[in-house]
Amino acid sequence: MKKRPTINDIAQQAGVSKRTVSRVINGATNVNAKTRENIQQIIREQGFSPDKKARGLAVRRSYLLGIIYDNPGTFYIDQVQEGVLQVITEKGYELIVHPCRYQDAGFVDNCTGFVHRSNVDGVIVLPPVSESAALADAFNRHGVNYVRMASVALDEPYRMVISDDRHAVADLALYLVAQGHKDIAVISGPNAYSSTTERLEGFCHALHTLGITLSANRIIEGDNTYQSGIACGRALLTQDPIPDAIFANNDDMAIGVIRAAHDLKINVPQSLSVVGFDDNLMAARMLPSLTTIRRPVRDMAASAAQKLIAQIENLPADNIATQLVKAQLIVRESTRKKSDFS
Amino acid sequence: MKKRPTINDIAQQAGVSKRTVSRVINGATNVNAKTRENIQQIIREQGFSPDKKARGLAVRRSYLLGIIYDNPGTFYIDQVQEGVLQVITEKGYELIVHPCRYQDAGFVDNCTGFVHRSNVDGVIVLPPVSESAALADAFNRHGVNYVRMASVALDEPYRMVISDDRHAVADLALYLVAQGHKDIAVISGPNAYSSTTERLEGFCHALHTLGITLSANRIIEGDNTYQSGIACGRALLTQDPIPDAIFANNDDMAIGVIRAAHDLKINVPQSLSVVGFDDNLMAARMLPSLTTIRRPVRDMAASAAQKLIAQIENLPADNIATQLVKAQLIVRESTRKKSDFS
DNA sequence: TTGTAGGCGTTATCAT
DNA sequence: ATGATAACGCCTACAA
Repeated sequence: MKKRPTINDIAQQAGVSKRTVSRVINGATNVNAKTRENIQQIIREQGFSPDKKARGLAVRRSYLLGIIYDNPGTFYIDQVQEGVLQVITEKGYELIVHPCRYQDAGFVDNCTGFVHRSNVDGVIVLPPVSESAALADAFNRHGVNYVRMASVALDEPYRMVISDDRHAVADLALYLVAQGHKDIAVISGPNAYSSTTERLEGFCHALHTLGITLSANRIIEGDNTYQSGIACGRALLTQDPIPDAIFANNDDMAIGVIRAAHDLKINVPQSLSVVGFDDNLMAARMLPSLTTIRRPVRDMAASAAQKLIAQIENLPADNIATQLVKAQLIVRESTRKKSDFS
Repeated sequence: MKKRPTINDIAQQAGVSKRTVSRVINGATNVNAKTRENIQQIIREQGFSPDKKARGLAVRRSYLLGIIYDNPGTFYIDQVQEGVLQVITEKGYELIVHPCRYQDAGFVDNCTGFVHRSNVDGVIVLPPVSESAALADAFNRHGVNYVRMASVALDEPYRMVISDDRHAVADLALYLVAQGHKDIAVISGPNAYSSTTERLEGFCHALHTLGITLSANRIIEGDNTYQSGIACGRALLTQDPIPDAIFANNDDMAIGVIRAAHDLKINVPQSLSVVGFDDNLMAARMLPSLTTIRRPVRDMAASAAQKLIAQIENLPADNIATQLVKAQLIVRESTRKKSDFS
């Protein structure tokens, strides 16, 4: 790689000390307007930009941020990356990714290890890893800056960005009932996740206020995978009678349900409505396309990045209020409309 | 964040100079066995690991690698990250991601800018960005280390990892014909991509040797998006007669074709076989699941990482031979089998 | 408003 | 085999 100009080169060319150049770089006010102009000009000409390693060495900062996640689906991650990058690049940070298996034994050590080795200034933790209290504890002990994305307030506001799953599933309940569905089943996620609880409870509660109560055999626990969706779907669809509608805890499982229904020669949506959660890339392209709930992942990620940088730079955290963003119901082909009922 | 021990702390405790500690760290031979033992012991106790910024400053290296790509929607990227990470983390490198729009005007500058700002030691470029000669030129001019992943040899062997698309599509042609398909159409990708040429030519050539020649109206150019798949599919399926089979340049388009067929009440695979390319996450989950071609993306990414590190560290590039990995035909539900013909 | 000196943690040079 | 000492590029006291 070509050698880039250093602050010394600039200083020499400008005929000033590097301290002055440093001042210009960092926007200090106490620099003669003319000298500043001149220096900025030279900086532009030379295409100079301060070396992050060196600056980091001096300032004890790496200008590196990390995102930690376990497989929430590529679609999700890409959106997160986009949202994060947009915010951080203009502030001079770079993004390092750290996938991990948060079920594994050494997972907490793995993550703290990553943070130390890579020397990131802070990390954004995505669900479902974000729900790990153990990890948050470890980070706190080690004084690591972090922001968690989740669907419940698990931590102090300045470390959380929250999506209001509960509200969204209530909308969904309302919609299903309005379309004439009565016998509704749900495939929830792993009990350990608070997102699971939020969605399940939110959904059941909303149904309850609409006069519908789910019997125990209509609620079954999946593990958020496509395979699990098939299995749980089959379990539900071999009951007699079969339910009118199935709400799965995420799109992967919902698509599994559609597959299960197909294998059992059950028509979606004519004989069965299916709803997912996430609005992942597949949702719109599936046949039938999937009715689901979309979280503004990009925006959430962007606020997470902002909060993280605020921590790192000790900024006046005016946006310290818990970020609570609304999720949105997207109606597609996998749910039967009232007008379709016979 | 907690302050980590430095090389000075270790040196002091060991009662030696930091130069000696440095020697131990870097595995220099000329250190007394006993001193080495002792120092290593202390290093372990203290959980010391050298600071990358500082080392990088001294050695002019950041221990950061980048991956550059467009098309964040693909499932491709996640696999690439996995493959790359596995190789690089054990060598002490970290991974930075850089999505970009390679159709945009300033795209080359954007990428070189990224390389300089982030100070990565090298980058892996994914298709289709990897096919940009302009970018490769720029990288060469700037002396940037890079490795390109593509389906043709566009560059010197030590900068390329190649998947043998041509071979794979020949297998596909063979299979389709063997299953009794005669009137075959193809939706190719943008002409500008060499992957497009590889697949189109490879496919047509293979068909030709099997005694089948495609007429011009059976070949149409898409842009590799789902939407384009729908449009091209519709175009093909409103011809009279409609083709037996459609081979789309990638899975996204193939899934668009299935949608188009569905909208036109054409049954897949009974009346139409559809084949994609990539074996993305959707392929197996689609209804019907998609017959497609799978490249060993993870492995390709891993070799790319190895080659990149070899460049950076001036390693004896024994694995300098062009990496040519085979793609593989995956038969699923979207193609009609011979036994199904009436 | 500007400059000098020293330090951040590591490796490289050259002695010893 | 080991150790001073000087880089590496930048920043922050402290002076002038």
